[in-house]
Amino acid sequence: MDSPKTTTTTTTTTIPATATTVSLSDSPPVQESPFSNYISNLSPIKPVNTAHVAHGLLGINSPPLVFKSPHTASDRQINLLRRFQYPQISGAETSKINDGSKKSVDGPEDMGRSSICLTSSLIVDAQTSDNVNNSEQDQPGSSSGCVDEYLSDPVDADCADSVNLVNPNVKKSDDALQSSESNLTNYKIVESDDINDKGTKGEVSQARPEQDGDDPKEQPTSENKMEKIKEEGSLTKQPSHVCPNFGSDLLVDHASRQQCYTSGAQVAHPHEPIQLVTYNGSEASQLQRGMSRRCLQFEQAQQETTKDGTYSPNPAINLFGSISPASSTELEILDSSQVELTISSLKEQTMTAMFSANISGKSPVAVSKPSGIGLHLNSIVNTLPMGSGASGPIMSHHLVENKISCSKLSNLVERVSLTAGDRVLQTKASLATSSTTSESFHNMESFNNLQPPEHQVTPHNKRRFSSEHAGNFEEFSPSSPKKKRKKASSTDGDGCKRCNCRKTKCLKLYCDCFAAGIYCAAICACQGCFNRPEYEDTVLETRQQIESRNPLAFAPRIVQHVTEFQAIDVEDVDLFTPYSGRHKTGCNCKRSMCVKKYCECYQANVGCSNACRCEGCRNIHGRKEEYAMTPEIVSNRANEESLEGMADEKLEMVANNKFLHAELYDLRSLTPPTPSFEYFRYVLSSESDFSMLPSYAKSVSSPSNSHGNDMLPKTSKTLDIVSHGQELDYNITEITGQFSPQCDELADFSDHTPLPNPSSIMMASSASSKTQDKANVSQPQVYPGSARLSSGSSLRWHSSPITPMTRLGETKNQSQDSDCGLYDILEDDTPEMLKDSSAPITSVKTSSPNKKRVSPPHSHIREFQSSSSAGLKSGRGRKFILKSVPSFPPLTPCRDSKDCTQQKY
DNA sequence: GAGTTTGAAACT
DNA sequence: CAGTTTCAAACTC
Repeated sequence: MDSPKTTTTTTTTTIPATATTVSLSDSPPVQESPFSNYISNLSPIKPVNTAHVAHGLLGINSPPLVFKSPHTASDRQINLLRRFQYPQISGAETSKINDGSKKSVDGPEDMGRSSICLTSSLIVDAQTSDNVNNSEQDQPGSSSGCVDEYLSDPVDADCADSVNLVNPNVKKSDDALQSSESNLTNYKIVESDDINDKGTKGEVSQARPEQDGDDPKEQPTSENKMEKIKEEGSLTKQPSHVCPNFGSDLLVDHASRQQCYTSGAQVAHPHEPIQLVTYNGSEASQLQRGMSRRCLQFEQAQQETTKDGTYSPNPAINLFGSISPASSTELEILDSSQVELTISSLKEQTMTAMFSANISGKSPVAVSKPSGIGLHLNSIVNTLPMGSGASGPIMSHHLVENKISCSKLSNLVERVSLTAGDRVLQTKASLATSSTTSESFHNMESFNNLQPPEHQVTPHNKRRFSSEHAGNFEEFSPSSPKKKRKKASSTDGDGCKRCNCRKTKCLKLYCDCFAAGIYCAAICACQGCFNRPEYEDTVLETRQQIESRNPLAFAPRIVQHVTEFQAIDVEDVDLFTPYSGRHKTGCNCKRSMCVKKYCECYQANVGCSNACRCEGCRNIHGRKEEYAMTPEIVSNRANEESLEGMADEKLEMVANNKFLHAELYDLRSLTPPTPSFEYFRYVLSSESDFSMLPSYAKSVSSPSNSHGNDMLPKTSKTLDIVSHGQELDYNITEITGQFSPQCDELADFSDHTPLPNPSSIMMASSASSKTQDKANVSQPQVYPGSARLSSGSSLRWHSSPITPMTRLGETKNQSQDSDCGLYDILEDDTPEMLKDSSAPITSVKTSSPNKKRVSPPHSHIREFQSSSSAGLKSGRGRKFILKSVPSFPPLTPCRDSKDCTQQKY
């Protein structure tokens, strides 16, 4: 990381060429893959983010990804930066950038040449006005630091608003561009804000040292970076804008990166907009900060996407990629935004206006949330089932601590809390918003509206899982989070995870932050913390070790049940109700009666399941005994509802494998950063997935099937997808038309990674990046026999990108239609699957057991399908839901996906 | 705020 | 794989 930082800092100019080349090299393969081609054909969207997809996939596994991502991210970031510069700036401009990254002022002038330049110039002016900050801004130049910052960024982001601001800027960049142009004063204000943020960052950075105590390096490094940046920083005013926050070391790094990105964006437009955004939404920035940790994973994905960024025409996209590291939220946003950016950059001004307003308002927050989702896959997972993703909330919490108002935070949290589905929605929303049109924004709003209930529904009190949300809302000021064990311990009121590790150096699963795949933040009161971007290598190594011992160590612990899906049908908050989720491994409570937070199940707001070995279980969310009953109940419901055979099958499956149900969410939760990607993929692939689901249903129908277990993983994916789809549907419905492009982008993402390596996706979902890799390799092995699973996953991926968008657009209104479409797709796709498992069941009428769930999923599915192919109907969608129930399969899923893809193709 | 309890994670 | 120890959070006072 260090080396990368130096390189980046020293040579923003030099890097570009290599970076561009790298990114190109990365992206091409993905795009070339049959999947990508297929997707590209399906959707106009360019396969910009193949890399993202991969990351996202990896990220799905999540936490691990975050850590892992950083490295890649750094490289990617560099690339992104380069791209950013290049793409944004014409060749001449790029030369200037290279030459005068130092000439930040000149650079801006050049930028001014382009229409965007106006905004950039404005920004520059603001920067100049903020000369004091310029030194800091120059640091941005420290974009070099960005590489290191990928990992650090998250942390920094948490601490520093600047980073978040930058990210938000990126997200909103499109909108911001115009707005920025219109609002020079705003820029100045923003800068002032940034300065403030810097100060805060500085504080944060200080706080870190305190926490780290043992980690003097961090500060020094950051400081060194800062100094370097400053030295070099004179070169780049553009960055300076972005970098004003650099004052704080870590934060600075992130900020610098972000700023750099932004600066690059300025060249293009994105920067300005971004800045504007950040400025407009200090809150958003804060939120982003919170997200930053998670962002690591997302960053990677984003970076990848940026690299892939075939569509990256917009510098903003590149920026995102570069920025992504800074903050998970940003990353999330970026993911969505990237796609959006590409489009939006084109649309930019009109969009910017929309965004500025929207962002300032609700959308920004919502956007930020999505990003948050990605990083803390684990937490998210937990939360997801619950109805709220811990990760998301956590991130939001951090943000809250930083500055965000409670209301805003609540909004963020809500979005986050939405869980995987929410994530999807958020991502969708973000995408939609980023997509450029006001419509997207509206969608976001709709999300927000929708989400709040969900949030309410999902109380998140789990340490890791999420619980923090509620508390987060309450406590925005994390003022002394570190010191306070209890508060800081699991999660701050903000929802961000905090730890007080003393002996483990935050490199063991004892550390909630580490377990969640996020870096410790300033908020943490840990001692001798190595779970920081500075120690990315160490973190990654440790993670790998842990994963080697337990591949699912970083996978979400809580998996949703079918019930969740049912709830989804209703679209009620119930979807997120904890009851639907289950702890993968269960608890071993002996004295807590599962009524205290000692119990992971209780903490996650999920009922105990057969997996639990608890004694005297009194879990209010569901007792072990009850859990066993649930299948029957479900089956009864299914009979009553007479949904399709799917429900019954699901029920059977459930009865057979209770775990499976819970595990479904794992994929979602896998990792916050990646999740968004995964979600996208899922969404996009939803159609295929649905098709897969039927197959699952079939297989499930014969739950006893030897593949039952295998199926589970796939099903879980499907379930996740469904949930995602639902969320997306909400957000996207309106946007669909616009989304289509977004969808394409999403598809691109998925294509990038998934298509070429569907397994990668699975891997990501599985949990750890390593696991992912393993899964990729092993997937065939794992599910060699079960073509269904693989096919299912592949299908998902294939269709997902495109369909999701459509779903979003159609979702609510057309939910039925979309469902139909899904069914169609499923049917189309399923044939093989059905053949494999049990064609008869194909008509999984989702609902049987849990009509509500079933229906919602259908709706989602419908949306997805509708988008791509008119939804066919709930029947299959329902099936999907049922199928999805199963478990994690994160590792396997990828394999499945590949297989599926192959089969399809 | 200090100390105790608790159960997961880590270790043997 | 089981038992023990370690750890940090949750909880109590």
